[in-house]
Amino acid sequence: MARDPDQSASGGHAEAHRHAIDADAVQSRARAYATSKGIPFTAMRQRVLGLLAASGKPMAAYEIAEKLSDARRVQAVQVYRALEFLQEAGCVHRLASQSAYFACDHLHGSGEMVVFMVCSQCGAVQEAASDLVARGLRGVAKTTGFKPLHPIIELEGECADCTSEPVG
Amino acid sequence: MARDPDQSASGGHAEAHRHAIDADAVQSRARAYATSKGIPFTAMRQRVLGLLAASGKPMAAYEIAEKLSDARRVQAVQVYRALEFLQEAGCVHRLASQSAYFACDHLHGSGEMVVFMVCSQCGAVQEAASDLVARGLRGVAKTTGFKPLHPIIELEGECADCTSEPVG
DNA sequence: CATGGAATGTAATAATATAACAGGCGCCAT
DNA sequence: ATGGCGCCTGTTATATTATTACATTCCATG
Repeated sequence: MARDPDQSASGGHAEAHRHAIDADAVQSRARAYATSKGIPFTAMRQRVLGLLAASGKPMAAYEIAEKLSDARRVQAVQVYRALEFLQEAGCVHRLASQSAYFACDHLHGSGEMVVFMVCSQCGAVQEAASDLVARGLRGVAKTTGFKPLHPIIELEGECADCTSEPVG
Repeated sequence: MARDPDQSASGGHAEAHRHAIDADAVQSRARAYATSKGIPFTAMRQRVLGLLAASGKPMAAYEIAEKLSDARRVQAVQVYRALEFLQEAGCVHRLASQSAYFACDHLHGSGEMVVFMVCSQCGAVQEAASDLVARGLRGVAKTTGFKPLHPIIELEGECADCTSEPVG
């Protein structure tokens, strides 16, 4: 699949926002995780991760299955299995607000609290770790005696590109 | 939900996890919203809100439909329609991490960033607004030029009661 | 009373996710 | 090498969550 952002001058800017990630890096990370666990980085896992990395945007599981299907149809359940592995490996995250999955080419420390900023216009996702946010969250948790195990922090909104170049 | 942090963490918590909310208050708020919009606070809307308020915990839409069904079966779509109204009214929130809905008996300022703390054990939800979190989030957004419109901040973990009294 | 907008009731379907199970492939201990 | 064991795959089925479509009913208002 063409990874070229469609730069066509005037019309859609939507495809210009592809922040294709470093596919090699993320594949390496997945491979390393697999090795460390003594489990295989199988063809299906590579295909799913490769597609997500190339896309650079969140994709629904069924959309992934669709794109990976050729003569043989790839069933959603196979995609979910691959995604499970990839999420454990820290190479893919799930966006709860969209029920969609995207590749992430950098490692997160355990216990780190990462903010996902999802553009409603173009769908692009940016990640940022904020110490202030983390401290704030641990603070509110502490005052109520709550023990946070899995934070979900997603901002839906408009990215810089889409703000400056409104749709229409 | 957001009860005052309970100082006496030591008591029996048997049914103590039901943080039933102030049903009257939340119904009043819904009614006021309806009036302000010139739309009716219909029986179905009252029934859905009443059930959620009484439950004090997140419920799935189909679970609500189930509980509301008597001689006449309440269909999920009717519940979704009521939930749509109730969310607009600010009386019900959706938990993205659970695809579940819960009643909230206090008003949130617009632009406020509320943290939902969801206990994996007992399902109870506590809400807390944190200025530190809000500043942190606005900070990371600003550095990337992102304009946050709808924040989703959910902490999955263990509430104080369940931490002190593990399931058994 | 007529009428138009909103809510309801009902059926169908889309979209997301998991369960269950037979078979294959690789590893490695015997 | 070979037989067993664990993991992965392929396939079917089903559960769960959510929306679309449309005819009907309700009701405020002209």
